[in-house]
Amino acid sequence: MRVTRFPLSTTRETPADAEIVSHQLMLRAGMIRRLSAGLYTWLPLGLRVLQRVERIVREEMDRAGALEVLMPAVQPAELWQESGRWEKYGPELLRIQDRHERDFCFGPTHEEVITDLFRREIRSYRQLPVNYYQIQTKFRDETRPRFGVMRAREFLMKDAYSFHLDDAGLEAEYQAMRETYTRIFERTGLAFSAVEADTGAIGGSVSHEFMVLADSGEDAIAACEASGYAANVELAPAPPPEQPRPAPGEALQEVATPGQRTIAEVADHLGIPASRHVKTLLVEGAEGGLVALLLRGDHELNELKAEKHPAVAAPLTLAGAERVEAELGCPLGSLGPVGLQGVALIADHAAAQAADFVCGANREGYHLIGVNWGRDLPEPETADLRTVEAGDPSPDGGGPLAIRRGIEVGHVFQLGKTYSEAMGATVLDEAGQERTVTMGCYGIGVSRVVAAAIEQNHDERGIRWPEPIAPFQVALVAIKPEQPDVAEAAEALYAELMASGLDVLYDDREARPGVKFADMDLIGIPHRIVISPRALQQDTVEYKRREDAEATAVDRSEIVTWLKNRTTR
RNA sequence: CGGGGUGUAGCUCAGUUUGGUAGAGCACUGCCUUCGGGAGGCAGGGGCCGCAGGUUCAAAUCCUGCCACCCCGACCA
Repeated sequence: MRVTRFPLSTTRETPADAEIVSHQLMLRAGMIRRLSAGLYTWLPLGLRVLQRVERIVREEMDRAGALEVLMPAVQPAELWQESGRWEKYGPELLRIQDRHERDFCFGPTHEEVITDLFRREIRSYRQLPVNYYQIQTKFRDETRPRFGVMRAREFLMKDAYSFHLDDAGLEAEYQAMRETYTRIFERTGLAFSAVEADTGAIGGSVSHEFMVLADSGEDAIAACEASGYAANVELAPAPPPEQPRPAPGEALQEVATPGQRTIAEVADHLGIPASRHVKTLLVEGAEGGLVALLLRGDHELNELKAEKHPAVAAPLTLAGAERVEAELGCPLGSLGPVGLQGVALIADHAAAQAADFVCGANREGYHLIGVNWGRDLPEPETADLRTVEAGDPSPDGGGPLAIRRGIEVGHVFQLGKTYSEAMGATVLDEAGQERTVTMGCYGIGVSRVVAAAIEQNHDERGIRWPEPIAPFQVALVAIKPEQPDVAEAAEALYAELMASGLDVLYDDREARPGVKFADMDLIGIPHRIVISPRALQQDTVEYKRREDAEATAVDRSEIVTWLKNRTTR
């Protein structure tokens, strides 16, 4: 491709509303343009990258035996009413009406459509297992789209759905998909990690997320280097400490803490570290009353764990200050488990381990110190309620956990029978009996992979594409192309490179060298060849990788072989 | 949805306080000089100042309403 036929539309200035580096660079490089909140046009340069990712995904899905389909983006409400999600999904579902005032939605996902397809097409266990996938535009009406295509409303997703007679079949396909995803992300050239994950509102039992590792990632991962354990911090268990609880050493005492509300303030005031405090969080209980969740002062409540506790109402709802004052007669900052009337207590394992601890006195302006379980108040019911932290022991006993940031680019689920039951997806088994099938589903955020790749691979000059997804492999820059000998040599080399199957962007503009170098660096092409009058005299050209500081002189006659030995696709 | 902010050239922004001929840099077009890391000069093109009302001799500027976008929070198969 010639730059004179491929408008680059790069900019030097960073658009004001782009916050993260991938968004900034995608705009500056001329990959995408915003049309409206969360809606982006992919320009030719950006689309090339998107299609590189798509190609890898498609090849690996095909290799794994999945079958590509293409389902409608717009879906009739009836299917969603059948699964129950028309009511449950909420405002993130874009609902639309046609001219007959029939209800439709723009698909945020396709479980309903695929399950409907399956029940119409597949009759017999002998046709199982089957795995259908598509690469489709989805729409989710996010309350706050941001970060460019990282969290857009409309985005490109690969979604796959598998159907099985039994759990063993599902399990096998699930493992096959995990391996396929691993191969896909290895092929993109990104550093990633597969982590245990929550199944969320989609239901199901087992799931893994594929995370591209990047400091700007919105998700936190708990990982143990020694054992290879990795999980979303939402999910990573914090088991009870192994050491026994220390014996009480202090007497219970009430102390004045006027105006002190937060743990930090009280800790500072009393000179007792936050780790020896127990904080009391009141949430709505499953039966309607209030439930007190007790955590060590330096620990953080894990909302997901809390709302899974049978005594706690889901979704987790913190009791408001007014309600607490009305029912318990003290402000939130003075709550404590001692003598708390009519409220069930659930203590995190670490909080239950505390001795001689500090807590609120249930009286404004006072705290208790030297508090001990079993002596000053009954032994509590315990549960895992906190979010793990760096340094916590790995749940598999493998050593300390580290916390890393990641961008979720893929998610695999064992869905089970949620949709097949609701929608009557059955096959006849060997005995001629009708059996409800069990399902898996497997997603990859294709457009998000592009943004994640940039988050992970950039420098002050621009993007540094991993070669497998780069828009071009080789940048060919002619310096002084207005000189006939340069133009001639450049044209000849361009033709030769194209003929050898390399994907080349030939900068044949009559621009200053600095402009061309800056553009090629910004758009991140992995290999660069420069043809100049100077080099031509030596019968050489210059070669440089995007990440190199210095160029190498290579004999003109050897450059194609040289490149062939250094490119990877 | 709550709180805060911004809408002026393709982009980044001045100008609004105190009403009086709509600006700069980048980008774009032409010419000249320059030519190995985003050059310089000269000359140009490009604006319903978000939209609709209102006040005024006169509105980018003041008033009212609406719309769009951004940030923080809540939310988030």
